[in-house]
Amino acid sequence: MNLRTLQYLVTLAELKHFSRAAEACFVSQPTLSTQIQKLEQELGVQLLERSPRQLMLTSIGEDIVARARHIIADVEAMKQQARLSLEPGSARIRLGLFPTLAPYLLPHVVPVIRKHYPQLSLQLFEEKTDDILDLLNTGKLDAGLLAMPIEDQQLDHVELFSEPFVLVTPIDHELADRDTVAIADLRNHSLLLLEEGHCLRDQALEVCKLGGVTESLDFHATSMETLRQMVAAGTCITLMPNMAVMPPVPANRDIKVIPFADPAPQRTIGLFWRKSSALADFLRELAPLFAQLDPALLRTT
Amino acid sequence: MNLRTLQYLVTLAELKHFSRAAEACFVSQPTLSTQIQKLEQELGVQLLERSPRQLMLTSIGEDIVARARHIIADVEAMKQQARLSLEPGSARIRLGLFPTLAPYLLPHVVPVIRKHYPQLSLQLFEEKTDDILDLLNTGKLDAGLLAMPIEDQQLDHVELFSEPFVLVTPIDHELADRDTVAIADLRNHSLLLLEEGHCLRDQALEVCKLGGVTESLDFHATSMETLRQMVAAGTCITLMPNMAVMPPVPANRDIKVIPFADPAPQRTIGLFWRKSSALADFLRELAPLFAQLDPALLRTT
DNA sequence: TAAAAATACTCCATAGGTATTTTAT
DNA sequence: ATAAAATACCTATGGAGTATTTTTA
Repeated sequence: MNLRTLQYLVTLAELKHFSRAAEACFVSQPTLSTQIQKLEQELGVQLLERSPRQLMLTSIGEDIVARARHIIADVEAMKQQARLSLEPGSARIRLGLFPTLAPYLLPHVVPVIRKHYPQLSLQLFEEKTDDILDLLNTGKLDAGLLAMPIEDQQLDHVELFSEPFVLVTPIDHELADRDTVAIADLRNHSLLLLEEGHCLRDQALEVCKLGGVTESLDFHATSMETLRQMVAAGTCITLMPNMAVMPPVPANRDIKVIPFADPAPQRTIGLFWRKSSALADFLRELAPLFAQLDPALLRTT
Repeated sequence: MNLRTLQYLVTLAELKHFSRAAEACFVSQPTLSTQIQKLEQELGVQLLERSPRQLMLTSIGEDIVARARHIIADVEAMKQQARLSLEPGSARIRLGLFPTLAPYLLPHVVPVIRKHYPQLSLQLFEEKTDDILDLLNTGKLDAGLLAMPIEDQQLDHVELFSEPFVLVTPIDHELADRDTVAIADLRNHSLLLLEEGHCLRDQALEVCKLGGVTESLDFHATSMETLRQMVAAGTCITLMPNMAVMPPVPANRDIKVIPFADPAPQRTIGLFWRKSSALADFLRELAPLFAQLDPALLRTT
């Protein structure tokens, strides 16, 4: 069975004439004849009724031709899809972002990417860091925005930007009227963190290790918005990445946001992809767009 | 472009390993390698991410493989139709049934089909609904008996029959001496269900949604016979399709079967096949035989 | 007898095989 | 060091060519 032979059959069914069909297929009449015969042998059925004056399809021949047309059309569609995928910037990128980054970064970078690559299909997946790494390595994601450093031999990356942390306190907290704080100021305050598995939790713990801060053991928030509400309602403080407290995130009057004095603790975001990814070159080219952020977003005031 | 090469690609996509795929295709590894490379050249796209430890499909590769599968299935259907035109009724039908239907329905319908089409080769596959749908769409099954409704553009179907559910309780259960029950009677009773993935579980949950019944969270049965034993041994109740409690299924003295008062909850079974299947016409003709059941089997008493 | 398809045969492009090298872990 | 894929190179199947014969309105 051979696609070319199916094309011969379809042409023959249209022209009802071996010689003219052969001409239309740019082969000799004997070539087309023998291939059609072999097809009939392989299928074990007679497709044509031959007579010198008139060529006719058998009943089963009609069915087979209809199927052959369909198959040929599908093959053409397949080639077409391959061609379309070559259009520059028409790639489909499945991008993973961790939950404490996605909703705050995306409003700033998606429009930029849209503008540069209008054809690009960007599929976004909000997952925890470890899940993103799994999905990357199993090929279910093409790229991930992750907090550095990441140790993974399979992956390549570029560094994008560093985002400072800010301190978030209830409005009536004893630190609430400070213009800036230092990590050492957090000592003996009770810190509210995200539940296990969020990398922001690990990042915050990393910072706090330096300051000897104790974690509030009673509550673990499951999302940054919950965390924000819990700080507003209670007596605990927390760390947040700067973008989570900047516009377009709506301000909350029950919390106070306080920048750290230099050098502020920060997290560094990178774009990661499999070294072997077909999109590797394109991703490296795309990466700077993720860092095209208003500098104000990365500056505390 | 060559159908054999498409088959190589599909096998490679399944096994994710050149050498093993080559073996499965009965060719040498270099042969398969070079053909895949030529295919990539012809299509002008990279289909695979190659690394010595893990082989992955690119995004466009996934799409092409899906199309290749479809094309190969259509070619097979074409060959099958040719065979079928020689002697209708001698077809080989690979039929999928879900596990809570197969053992109870088959004893009734297989003899009927045997009688009408002695030449027919009926290959039966007991799989969960979702797997049957996959196998249908990848051409590994020709038809499936499934609970309706099923939303699938690729598939055609005919409705066969509706089977009432019955309540099954331990012999000493407070509901055990009732002649009939209503769904509302189940409220506040603890219901034992099959594990996730069985469509009977979803059907039962659908029924229970109406009655505000709580599921027993401690145990999930893995088969209908286990379920039967667990009800007999414990205090939980469950729903079963009527045929699972009718002869030739042996009666169990430790359980009580109680019909629902009209209108009894029920599930509707249909026969499904690919619209493009060569067997489509024959299956439509065959379908009524699956519904030639003793009316007593579909009636609760 | 004339048009059209089938047959006979020759050729060569390419799928496929074996042996070997390259690659990445 | 090892497993896996790529490469090199040779073989042979089968698609395609030309020349010719067969068939039947």
